[in-house]
Amino acid sequence: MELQEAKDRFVQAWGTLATQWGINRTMAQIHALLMISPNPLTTEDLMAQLQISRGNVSMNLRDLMDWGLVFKELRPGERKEYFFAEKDAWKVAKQVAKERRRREIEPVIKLLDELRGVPVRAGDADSETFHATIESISRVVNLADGALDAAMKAEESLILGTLIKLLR
Amino acid sequence: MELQEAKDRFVQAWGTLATQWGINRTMAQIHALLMISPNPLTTEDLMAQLQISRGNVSMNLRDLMDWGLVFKELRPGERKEYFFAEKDAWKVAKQVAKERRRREIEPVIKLLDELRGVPVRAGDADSETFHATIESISRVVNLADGALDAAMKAEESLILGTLIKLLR
DNA sequence: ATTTAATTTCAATAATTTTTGAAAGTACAA
DNA sequence: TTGTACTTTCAAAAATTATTGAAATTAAAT
Repeated sequence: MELQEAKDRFVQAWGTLATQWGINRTMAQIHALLMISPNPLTTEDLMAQLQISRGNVSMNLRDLMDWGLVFKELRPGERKEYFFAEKDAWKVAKQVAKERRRREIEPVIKLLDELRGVPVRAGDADSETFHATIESISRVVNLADGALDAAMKAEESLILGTLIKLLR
Repeated sequence: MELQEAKDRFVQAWGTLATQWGINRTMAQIHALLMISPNPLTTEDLMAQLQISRGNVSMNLRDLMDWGLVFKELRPGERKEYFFAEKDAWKVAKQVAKERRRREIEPVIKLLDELRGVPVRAGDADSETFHATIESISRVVNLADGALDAAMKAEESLILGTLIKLLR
C-alpha cells in the first residue's frame, strides 16, 4: 500500500468510526488529517484535502478546539491561521473521556440521583422494578464514571499494568 | 416527583443520551421502557406508550434482539409476542461492550494492523509522522480493547476493587 | 382450505443533521 | 480610512437517517 492510500484509508475509516459513536464525520476526518500531518495545516489545506467548504472547515475546527483536540498557531507576519492536533493518542483519549464525562455523564448522574429520590411504593411492582433498575443503572454509571476519572489521571503504562492483573 | 413523571423523564433522557453515542433514539426508549417494566410488553403497549408506528416498533425490537438486549417470550395459547429486557445494568453494559467490540473495534484493529505494515520512508516527515501516529493510536485502541475484554468477563464487584486500587 | 390475528417489509415521507456559499465581521497594512 | 486577506456566521439546500403505513407474509385456529 502506498503512503497516500494509507492516509486516505485512515481518514476515511476514522470518519466512519466517529459517526458510529455520535461524532460528526467531517470533524473526525479533519482531526485525523491533523493527527497525521507533520506540520500545522491551514483552512485552505483542509478544504482541498477533504473537498469541503470553507464554512464547514471553520465550524468543525471550532468544535475540535472546544473539545481541546486541536489548537491554533499564529505565525508572526502571516494573517492566516495554522491548526495542529495533539498526536499522542493516549492524551487524545483522555481529553475525549474528560469532555464526554463533563458533557454527558455528569447530567445523567444528576438525573439518576433525582430518580433515586422518588419514593418507592412497597408492593407496587411498577414502582419496585423502576427503583431496582434505576439503582442498577446508577451503580454502573458511577462505576464507569469512576473508571474514566481514574483513566484520565493515569499514565498509559500504569493502565496497562492494572489491566494485565485484571486479565489474569 | 410522581412515578409516572419519573418514568417519562428516564425514557426521555435515555433516548437523548443514546443519540449522543450513535444509537437510535427510539431504540433506546423502547429498551428503557422494557428495563423498567416488571412484565413483558407487547408491540401494542410500546406503540401506545411511545406514540410510534407498528413498523418502527418492529424494526427497533429486531435491532435490540440482534444486540442481545431484548428477548421474545411466547405464551401458549396466545398469538401475540411479548418482549422483555435484561434488567441488570452491568450485564447490559457487558453485552453492549461485547457487540461494539465485535462490530466496530475489531475492524479498526484490523485496519490499523494493515496500516502499520506500510513501509516507513526514513527521512520523509509525512511518512514518519503517519507511522508514529498510527502506532500511538494502535496502542490505545488495543488497550481499550483489552480493557473492554477484561470488563466483559469480570463481575461488577471485581471491577470496583480494581478501580479503587487504581484510584489510590 | 379459509379466516384471523398477528408480524415484517419497504417505498414513500418526514425529520434531523450536515454542508454550502455568500454576506458580514475582523483586523492588519498602507 | 480604505483596501486587503483572511475568518465567522447563518439561512437555505443537500444529504442522511428515522418513521410511517399499507401490502405482503406468517402461522395458528376454525
